[in-house]
Amino acid sequence: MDRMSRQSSTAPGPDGEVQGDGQGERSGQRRATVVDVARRAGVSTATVSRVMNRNYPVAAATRERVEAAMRELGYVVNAHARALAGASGRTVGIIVGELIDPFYAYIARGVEREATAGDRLCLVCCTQGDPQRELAFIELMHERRADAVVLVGGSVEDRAYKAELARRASELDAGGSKLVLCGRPSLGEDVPTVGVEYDNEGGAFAITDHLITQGHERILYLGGPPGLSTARDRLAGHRRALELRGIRRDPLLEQPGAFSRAFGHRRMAELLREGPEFTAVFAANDIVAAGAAQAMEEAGVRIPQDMSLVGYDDIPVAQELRPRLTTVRIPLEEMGRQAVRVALNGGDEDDWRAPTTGTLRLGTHIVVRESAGPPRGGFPGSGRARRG
Amino acid sequence: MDRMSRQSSTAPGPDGEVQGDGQGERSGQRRATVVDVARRAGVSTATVSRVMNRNYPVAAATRERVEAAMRELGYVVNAHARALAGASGRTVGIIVGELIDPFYAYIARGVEREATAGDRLCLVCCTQGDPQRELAFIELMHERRADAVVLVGGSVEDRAYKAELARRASELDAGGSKLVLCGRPSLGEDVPTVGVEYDNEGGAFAITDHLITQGHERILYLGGPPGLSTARDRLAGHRRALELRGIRRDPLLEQPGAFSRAFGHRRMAELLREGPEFTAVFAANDIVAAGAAQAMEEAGVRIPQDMSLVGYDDIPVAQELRPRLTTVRIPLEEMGRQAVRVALNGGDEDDWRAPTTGTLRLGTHIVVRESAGPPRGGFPGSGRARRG
DNA sequence: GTGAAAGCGCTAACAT
DNA sequence: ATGTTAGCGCTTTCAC
Repeated sequence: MDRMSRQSSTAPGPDGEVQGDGQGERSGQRRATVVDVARRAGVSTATVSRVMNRNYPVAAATRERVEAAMRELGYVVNAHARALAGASGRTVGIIVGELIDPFYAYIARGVEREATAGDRLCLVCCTQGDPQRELAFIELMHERRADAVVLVGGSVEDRAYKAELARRASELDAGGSKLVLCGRPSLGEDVPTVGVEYDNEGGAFAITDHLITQGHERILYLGGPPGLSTARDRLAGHRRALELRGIRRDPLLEQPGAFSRAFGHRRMAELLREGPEFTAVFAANDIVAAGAAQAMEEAGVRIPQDMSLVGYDDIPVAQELRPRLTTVRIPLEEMGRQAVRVALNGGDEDDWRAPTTGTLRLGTHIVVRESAGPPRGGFPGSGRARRG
Repeated sequence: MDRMSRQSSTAPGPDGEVQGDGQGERSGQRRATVVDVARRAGVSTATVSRVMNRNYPVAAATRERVEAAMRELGYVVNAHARALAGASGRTVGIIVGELIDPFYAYIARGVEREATAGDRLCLVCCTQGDPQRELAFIELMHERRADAVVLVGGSVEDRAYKAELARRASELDAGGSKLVLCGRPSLGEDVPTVGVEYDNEGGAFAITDHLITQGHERILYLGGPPGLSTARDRLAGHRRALELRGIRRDPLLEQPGAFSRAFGHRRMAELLREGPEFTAVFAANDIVAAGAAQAMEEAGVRIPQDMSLVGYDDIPVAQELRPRLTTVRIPLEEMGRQAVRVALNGGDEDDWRAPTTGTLRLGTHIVVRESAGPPRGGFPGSGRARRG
């Protein structure tokens, strides 16, 4: 059998059987590789590599030939081979709860933009609120050697879970990647992560204080899963404001729950019908506020005349509601940007005081619109006032 | 020099210099590899591989040892090496205009879910409306050998651009990947892409017809970049409905523009002040409708008493507006799901009638809410009625 | 059931 | 300025 006339390695296709393409010169299906390009341009593979990476001098004429060859062959470099050979995979991972939730979407946008700016691609996945999935995704991104893995949003306050997370963080760190905690608390000083937070507690404090300043004393706190760090901190800020002003906390006025519109709507409706008295509502986020607003609308409770309503996050819906929602603004997109910036500088550049465990804290501030005002004398009380 | 006593290949680190870790047994920093695991478990690398992939019989005892070794070493497989060695990269790419736009976000969610269901990770990037960026991203995903690249949303109607796109599609196809056109027209029968569309023209036709049925004759078409396929089709449907009912088209009533809230707001305000007469507005999408609604609110024009308003897409804001927006519903998430399903089955499974160039067309339907009703006698006309 | 060895496509020394 | 070559870490025949 003559093997000289064949190309160096006409390996059979993945099927294990050679295709009907007898022994033609043009390899029917195989992708072009550096070797092919090199041969065609009459140079070595090293030169081809140098042309692609423009990190080394190459004669203009040679470069032309190589580029022509690449074009003619429809050559597309294999990122896997490249990554394997040493270069970074140029990837950052981002793990969010839910892509269609503006809170996550804005942060994701920041991450994506900063990644793109740094010439990297973005791996995105959604946990749908499942911590197990979160862990699994971190592993997957580690396998792909992502330069950084950004974990977004509140986390469950589970002991074992946090330990596992810490383990993963260390593994990542050992491999030169960073786990970024974006909008969630640190795992401890000894765990090699980097953090980008915003002042959850402070924002909540500020907005409750705003309500109090208007004259409200009976403020309903609505929504936010008690197990979630984000919700916990918001509630804490709320309580602190109450305390500071010497207003007694009423357990009946603390109604945690899901971060969902449905919850806001349902619970608000119930409370309006048979709950305690209150003159203002602090929804744990804008989504919950939207649900609550609808319940009030349906019950004929006017905002802000009969009831004040405020939210948290300042996502677009806050401006779409009528009246527009007074809420707490978080620099969402900026957080995403900083997340990758902080992760990449802490390991990519020279070790200028490499802050293995730094935490960047961004500020929040309240945005006053029209959904909150002073309480009026007449509280609608129970019953579906003005309804039906 | 003795080379026998050393480990098979103690290559210097990426720095080019060996670390201070003289010749100890435990490699200080290097990541564990199959070789390490194999040595530790006293087996060959082949066995380690078989244990990981569970695609081949391995003695229970051996498997235990290997798994223990992996655990002890904190071994994490290298996806790049794996992909290079033949396996698929287990990745699908998705290219959208803007992550925070619900239209894209919902589709992205579908893609992500389906990808995850198929044990794949999702590369996401945003073009921010720039076709060049789109092309660049396709290339990047090709480099990473994504199993499928989903291109989402309307495309510009540029000749050269489409040709370039076709070229990329062919390259991808040659490599066994598929380019999926999600919500945009085919590139031609000869271009190897797969498509998932929805009936843009039909939805527009239906909703304009709905307006006409209510008694409207002077309907303003607002927004939608004329260069975008999506917008073009919607306008076409609108015109067809008019025609069918024998209503003469008035160029002044066709006001294309950006797909943005700002455009909807600004142009609507202008038109209300000094435009032609009309009794209903068909906004090219819900975002534009939201802007238009605000302009009407500011001008004291009541919906639907003074003016009817309808949109397109049925994204969440449609239900947040007051009155709620009558609009056209698109199966956004489903489109995303089908996009990856269709792409992966067309090349991954057995060639059961492999539809290299199929196009799946999903239906749309109008959702009637409260923003459209019969026209009233009194048209507000020019001037900022009831304002100031 | 397990091992040996040949690549996958690319980069980065080290020569020339 | 350009060529040679040795891997990067894994999968996968082909032997045993």
